[in-house]
Amino acid sequence: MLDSIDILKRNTLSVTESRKAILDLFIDTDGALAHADIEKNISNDFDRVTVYRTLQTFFENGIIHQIPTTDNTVLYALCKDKCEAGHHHDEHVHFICNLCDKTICLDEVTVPQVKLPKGFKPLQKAMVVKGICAECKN
Amino acid sequence: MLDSIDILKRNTLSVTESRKAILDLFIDTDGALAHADIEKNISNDFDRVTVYRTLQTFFENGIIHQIPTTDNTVLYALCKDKCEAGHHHDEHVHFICNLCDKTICLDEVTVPQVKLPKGFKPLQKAMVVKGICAECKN
DNA sequence: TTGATTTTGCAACAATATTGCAAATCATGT
DNA sequence: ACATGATTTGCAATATTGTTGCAAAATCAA
Repeated sequence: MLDSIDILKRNTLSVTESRKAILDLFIDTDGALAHADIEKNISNDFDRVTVYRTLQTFFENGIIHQIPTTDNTVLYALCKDKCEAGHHHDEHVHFICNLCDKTICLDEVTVPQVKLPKGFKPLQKAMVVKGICAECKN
Repeated sequence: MLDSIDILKRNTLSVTESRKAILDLFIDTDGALAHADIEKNISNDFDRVTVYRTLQTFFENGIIHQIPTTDNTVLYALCKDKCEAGHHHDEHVHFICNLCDKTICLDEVTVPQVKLPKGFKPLQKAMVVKGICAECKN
């Protein structure tokens, strides 16, 4: 079982109410979260600034990773245990459902290689697939 | 040669100063543009609102497409002639250079197929590669 | 428990995005 | 080329989103 306190300690981060609450929300959520989702879904009310700073701290420590979107929001999702601080292993495909609007990490599906034109040197890659998720397809 | 007036007429859009100017900027730019880039690079000063509305109109008419990013900006780039209104054919790879920070449409590189878990139905897909672009690699 | 360090919340601010409406511009038919 | 109707623009106001400095509070380590 994933435990928010464990995760924080493992990353030598202070264990605070806000960090526990936000991390628990990530653990309980199967999809990805935007800043707005967090503010809405947390019972205890934390300052906007705290949420921003907590997300940034989690990101810098490799606890969560970012997901590219075409609207102007940043989505975050929990990293699997392979992530290290500053060195994300999030090269899995992200799926956005057109119906329920959830963003799901397909951890088993890695982003494939592509052949780039001459001179382009790839360092990181991301892939987002939109469609109907397994839940909604019924 | 791409002509802004042609493009507008082909999409049954009124030919106005702002639309011509913004479309010309897209045509003259090899990379993708954010809203802020447009406001900075247009000599004639249009209202922010006009730029927003123009971008939305272009997007809805399939003249430009959006590029997913992990910062909270929306990038737009010209669609190639295959795009139709409401039905974008922008399934090519986008490259973001870590050095010059330009976003480039690799129109020749199509986003590869991936095998999704059971039940997931893909409809659109996008891929972003970060690294060093051909220009900067010298 | 105490003291040093980190984190939080507040306030102020900056940047970005949206809406309604009147004035200006554009397209169409004559 | 001109008048008319429809569309687009700019302004103002407002909403939303993100950032910074600093004092108070919470956390950690001894």
